[in-house]
Amino acid sequence: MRRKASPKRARAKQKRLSPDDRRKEFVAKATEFFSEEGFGGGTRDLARRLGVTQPLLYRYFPSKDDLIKEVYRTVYLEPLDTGWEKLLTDRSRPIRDRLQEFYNAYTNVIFTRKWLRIYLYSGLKGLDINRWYVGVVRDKILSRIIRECRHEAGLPVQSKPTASELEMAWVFHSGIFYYGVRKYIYESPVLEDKEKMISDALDVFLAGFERVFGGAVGVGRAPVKAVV
Amino acid sequence: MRRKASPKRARAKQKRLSPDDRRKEFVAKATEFFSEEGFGGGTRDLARRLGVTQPLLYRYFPSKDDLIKEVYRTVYLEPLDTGWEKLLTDRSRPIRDRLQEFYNAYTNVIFTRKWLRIYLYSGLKGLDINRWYVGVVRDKILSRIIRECRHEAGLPVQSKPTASELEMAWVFHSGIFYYGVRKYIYESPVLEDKEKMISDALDVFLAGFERVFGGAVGVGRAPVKAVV
DNA sequence: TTAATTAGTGATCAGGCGATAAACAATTAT
DNA sequence: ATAATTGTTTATCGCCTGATCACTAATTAA
Repeated sequence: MRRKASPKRARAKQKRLSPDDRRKEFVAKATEFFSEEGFGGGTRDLARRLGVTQPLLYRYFPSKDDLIKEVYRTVYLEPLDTGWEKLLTDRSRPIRDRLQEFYNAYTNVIFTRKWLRIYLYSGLKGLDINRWYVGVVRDKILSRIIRECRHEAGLPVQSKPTASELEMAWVFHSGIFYYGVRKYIYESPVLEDKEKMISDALDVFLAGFERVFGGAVGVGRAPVKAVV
Repeated sequence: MRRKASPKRARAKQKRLSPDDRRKEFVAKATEFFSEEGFGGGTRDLARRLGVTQPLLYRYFPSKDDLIKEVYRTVYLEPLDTGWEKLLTDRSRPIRDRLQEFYNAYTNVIFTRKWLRIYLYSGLKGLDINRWYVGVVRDKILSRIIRECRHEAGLPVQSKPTASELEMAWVFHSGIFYYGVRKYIYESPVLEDKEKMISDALDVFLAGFERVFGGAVGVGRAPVKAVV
């Protein structure tokens, strides 16, 4: 103890973490690092940010690529399994409320510089996990939204949405998604009030779904409140 | 000639291009290369694809970074200056027709794997040219679309669109843009008929603009034709 | 206290990178 | 034909990269 009091080295800042926790700490900081530098970032720079030497990384991960894979896995799994499917399909509540609440929560999770950058990098790489995630969005989110819209409109709730319906849902979803890209990646000025943006996008989408597909979704609900 | 007939080397495939054309050829192929490999791609691989040796690149460009800058410049300037401003503001035609034609043309230019990838890479790098382009889209496209919508709706065409209006236009525009990302970058299945997608997106946007901002845009125009 | 195990470091390797210099080959000017 | 100029290649440099190995320091087990 008294030996450590000497200013020889500023070590022993914190007690050793359990191997598993240390590993997770590495992955977390590596995620931040790669999200900024891209996956071409060097292991030495990464190690410096972790406050350790570079070879130590190879005690925890067999290779840089394995580390990267773990980064992907944690990032992609982070925003999932949060009971959104139940939220979306809870027909005791108005569909517009459900959608507003869902997109508020969903964008709270994915609208970070870290998440969006990792997502776009993996998309550019054409990684399987990216395709998997796109499939999840389509099947777990957009398809259910369409089904709820059809139910709301009194249309037959068939098993699969049509290609046109799905495309319209994608355009809607992407419009919201890209708000995050503009704000956190392009760092371009956006409408400050995110929930207002979602609200307007919902009004447009529900009105459009009603008009194009002939239903009556959101009638008497979509607020025509004056803006500004 | 007869000398070249010997199988010594398969050179002399083509007469020498003018220095300027050769340079342009290099930039064009470098664009393809970097769009696939990312800007971390090596100069040796690039040279191999060009059919020359690596040092030759440095006779045409002072550094790899200068070459990359030229790639950006050509890619970003490629889709511009095509008389779209006139098209958008030609009030002798219905606004919906103008918007459909504009987005047909615009997406014909930017919906290539090459363009979209370079665009996203530069966005992730936070390059000035990317911010500049975002500004161009906002000022030359979205602001004018809003002005035309306001005029169509009988609303006062004030100088600047409100933040809410602009955001709504961005959400609309981004929804269309991301169709290209899903198709050409994620290589995810999309609605085959691009113009149908644009048509539906327009119906939704115009109906939404009408509803949220209280005008009468597109009334009697938006086709309520049954979809599939 | 001592032995065994785990965490972390310093030195180093082979390979790839961007970039340069000198030599060679082809074209153009005289 | 000869000289000057431009286009292209071969060889190489210094640097950085991911990865490995042998070693030291810290923790845990006996």
